[in-house]
Amino acid sequence: MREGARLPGVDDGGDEPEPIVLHVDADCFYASCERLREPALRGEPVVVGMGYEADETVGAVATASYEARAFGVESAQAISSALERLPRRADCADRPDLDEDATGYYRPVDMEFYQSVAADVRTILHECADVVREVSIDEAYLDVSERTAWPVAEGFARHVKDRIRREVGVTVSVGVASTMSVAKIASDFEKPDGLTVVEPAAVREFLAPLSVDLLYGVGPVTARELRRMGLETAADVAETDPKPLVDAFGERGRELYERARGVDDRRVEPTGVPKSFSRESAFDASLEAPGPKRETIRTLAAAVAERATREGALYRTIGIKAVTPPYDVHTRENSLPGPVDDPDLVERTALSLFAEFERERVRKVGVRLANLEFAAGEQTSLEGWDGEASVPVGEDTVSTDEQSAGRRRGGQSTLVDFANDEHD
DNA sequence: TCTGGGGTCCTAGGACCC
DNA sequence: TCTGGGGTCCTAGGACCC
Repeated sequence: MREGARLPGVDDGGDEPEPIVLHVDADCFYASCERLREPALRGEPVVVGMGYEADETVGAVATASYEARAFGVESAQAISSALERLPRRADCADRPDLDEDATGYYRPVDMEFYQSVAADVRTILHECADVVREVSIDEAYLDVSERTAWPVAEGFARHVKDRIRREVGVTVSVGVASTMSVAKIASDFEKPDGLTVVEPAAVREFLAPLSVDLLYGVGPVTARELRRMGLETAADVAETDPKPLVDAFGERGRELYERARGVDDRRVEPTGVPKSFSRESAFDASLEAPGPKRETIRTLAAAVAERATREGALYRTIGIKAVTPPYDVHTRENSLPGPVDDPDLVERTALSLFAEFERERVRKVGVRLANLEFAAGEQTSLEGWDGEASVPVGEDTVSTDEQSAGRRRGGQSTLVDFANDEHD
């Protein structure tokens, strides 16, 4: 029996060859970008912090180079903890006690620059594949079934890697498999600068020994629950009775079971239009006074509304988020009768939704726009290059939920005729 | 691990409709 | 008045991903 074979009975012309999917994942991308414009950082520990500014200790680690990870610096760590493990090179001058070899370089996130590097990488990816799905700034799936064949897929992947290294100057890790989920795991297998090919017949064997939390969609909560059920590895999940999984996790349980067996029928599809925009901001300390919080809400509301306008999006839902200690996330939202582009309304709605948290201690707030609808032809400005990942546009509006009413920029759209909800 | 800033998808209950 | 079965939308929260 062939592993990963398609279900029988799909009689559309006999044996469909297994797709060839690449998952391309840049290695510590932000740090690599910093090295690109500052070659002195090569080979040195580099930490890129968000919410971080030179000489400060606030913020969190966005990316740490492998040299920095060797000192125990990790993603999402507070910069203050990172500094304990790996002091700043820049501080060596006033601190003779520091061993220079045990220090590193800290840089603030510079998204604009990273976006420009990412655009160069994307250009190459689109030249190498028929379908590209960009998942994030540093990650993409490629369907290269029509460009190569299994026996030579490794060479093809190496070519993609080499082009990116030569033409952009960053390294990526690549996983090659017949499904997205296995390609994803494979790209992580030999990071950094890795290349792992899992041929269709080898999928089960490849997955078997992996710890369950390496499966996509398994986070701390699910992993703990799986362990409680006595399931430690992908093989354990693959060989168990799926019923208890479905009972415990619902549809996700079914999916988990299939992923663990290497079954994944999703095809690589181009990135679609965004479904929501949000902006959020944390306070240095939990804030009690309403004034500054309201001011922050106003700032975030303006920023997120500006983004929607810039990207040609109308929105029908306006929401806020308030995080109260210890870390309780509360959301409130309001849907409007029709899509709008109305920054003042965003501010008013956000403030009124936030009123209930105004006098509480709050450590973080956010404003969100959802139920987006894009006017056709205004897609081009989407973060520089997304026009490439074209989305089929049937009507003159592309919306996230297929409705086709009230498209109109610059004001409240009035009538919403919702006569129909076609589904796919 | 005490927690930054984006996102996605799923679930579950209630309102409302036929 | 009691009550079936089906559906959609809205809202809040949760898990997860990068």
